[in-house]
Amino acid sequence: MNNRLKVLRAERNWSQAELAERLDVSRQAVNAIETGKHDPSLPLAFRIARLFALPIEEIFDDGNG
Amino acid sequence: MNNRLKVLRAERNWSQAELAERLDVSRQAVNAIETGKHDPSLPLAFRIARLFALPIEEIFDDGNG
DNA sequence: CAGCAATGTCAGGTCTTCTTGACATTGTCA
DNA sequence: TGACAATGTCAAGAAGACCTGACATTGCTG
Repeated sequence: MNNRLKVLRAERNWSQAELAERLDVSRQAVNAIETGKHDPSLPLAFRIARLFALPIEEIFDDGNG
Repeated sequence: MNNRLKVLRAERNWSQAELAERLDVSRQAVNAIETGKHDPSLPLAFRIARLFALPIEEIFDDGNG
C-alpha cells in the first residue's frame, strides 16, 4: 500500500513525532507506515484523512485503482 | 466503525457468502464486519469500496466525520 | 414435516498493527 | 567539538483482523 504521508507531512513541515502526536499514535507507527512496513488500521486511516482534509483514496493507494 | 455493507449487499441481493467470495475473504469475516465485531483492514476496505464503486468514506463511518 | 439457505456465533490458531523502550546514524548549530 | 533533532530500526508484547471448522437458529419451500 503506497501512501503520500511523507509528502503531506513535508508540505506542513511536521516531523514524524509531530504527526504522530496529532494522530494519537506512536512515532514508530508513523514511521512504519511512511516506510511501507505496514498499513494503518481503517480507524487510523480515517484520522489521517481527516487531518489532511483529503479522501482516504487520495492519500493511500493499494495499486488496484 | 459503522458501515453500510448490509444495505449495499441487500440492494444487490447478495448473501454474505457471495459477498465474501467477491472480496476474497471468509464468510465469517464479512459477517464480523457487518455485525460490528471488527473493522476491515485498509486493503480490504479498498476492495469493498471498489466492488461497490463508492468512496470508502461513503461506506464506512468512524463517527468523527 | 424434512431439507436447505442464510445468518450468527464460538474456539483455536496465525499474522498484522500498534505499543514502549532502546539504540545508531545523520545533519545542523552553538 | 559537543549537543540536539530527526529518522530509521530492533525487540517483546498487547490487541485486532483474518483463517478453518463446527454448530444452532431462523425462515422458506418441497
